[in-house]
Amino acid sequence: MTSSASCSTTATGFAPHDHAGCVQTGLEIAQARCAQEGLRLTPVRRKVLEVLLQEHRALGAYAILDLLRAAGFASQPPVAYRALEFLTSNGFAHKIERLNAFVACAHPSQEHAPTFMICRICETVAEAPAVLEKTALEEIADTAGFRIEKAIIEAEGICPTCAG
Amino acid sequence: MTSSASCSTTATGFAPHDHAGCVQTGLEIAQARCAQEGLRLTPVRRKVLEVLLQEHRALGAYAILDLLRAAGFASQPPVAYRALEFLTSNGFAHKIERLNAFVACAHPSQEHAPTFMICRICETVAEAPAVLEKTALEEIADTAGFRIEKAIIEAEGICPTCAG
DNA sequence: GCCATCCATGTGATTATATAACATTACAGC
DNA sequence: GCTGTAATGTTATATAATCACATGGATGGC
Repeated sequence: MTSSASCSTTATGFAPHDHAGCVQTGLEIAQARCAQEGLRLTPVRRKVLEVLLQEHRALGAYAILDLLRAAGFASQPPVAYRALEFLTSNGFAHKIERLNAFVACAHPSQEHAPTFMICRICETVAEAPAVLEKTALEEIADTAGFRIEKAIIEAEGICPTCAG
Repeated sequence: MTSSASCSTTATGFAPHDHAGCVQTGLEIAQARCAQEGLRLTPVRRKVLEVLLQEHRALGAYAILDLLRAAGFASQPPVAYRALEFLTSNGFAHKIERLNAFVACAHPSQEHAPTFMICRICETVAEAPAVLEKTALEEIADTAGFRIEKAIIEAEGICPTCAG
């Protein structure tokens, strides 16, 4: 639940890492990209990204809303959904369809079709670093004459921590 | 909207096909497999599968509920959700997480991690016949020490009909 | 500076999706 | 027929997401 507890995992895998650092750098990368592309990382948007980086797992919109409220922001659903819309459409966060929840993007700098691994025990979500399937998937699509614009790949199972 | 309109596409691709036949055979396959495995294809479950085969696209639970009501069945949400739970957990139907909707399975006889192609214009959903990505996906999972139990692959884009 | 415009936010209400909880009924095995 | 289990009926509620409309705040032209 707390950020320190979730520090035992990383969004790019299930290994320990320096969490305080990744929140910090995550925000910095976002800030830099927004400045560069003329996007506005407003206080609410920044705060939502911060809590996603902080918590380091998939958060529902209403959980985010609670955290916003606690931080003194407005707390009606559209507030969270708008910020999430901004973050997801610009690649700073992703929606996990399977959970109706959101995570900070682990590779905000590169264009990618993310692959997620969701532990059904601890609900930790890891974002795979590579996009290996894309070719195979596109082969199928080509055969069918289908043009892929966005692909969702979500694997559910058991993470190393819960398995051990 | 009507079943005849959706007949122009097929769940295993986007090509025309004999729709009346595929509803018929879909029901028969389900019936046979249930008899074989001791599963009970009760009237409600059968009806839900029938409307999914009939409509031949992703249907929301409440749309299914409307069709159940029209057919003289009970129409409270749990009725539909229970039938869908039965159908999905036994591989007769799939949930499209991206749409919060359900489709009849196009390959009910074989175990498979389905791959879907969703047209964002006409909302037609095609189920890819192959599972080519599984190896690549499992490679990633193995590297992370993650054990996959279920994988969701949903591609969104433009179908051949809408592109042409 | 001032206005016009656009984008973002505030807020209340509503819609859509899904499940909890508990009573009742059908059905298979003995 | 009795009994345990699975399936259904029904009410209420939880959870997720959007609509609609008012307000505020930055930016650019003049």
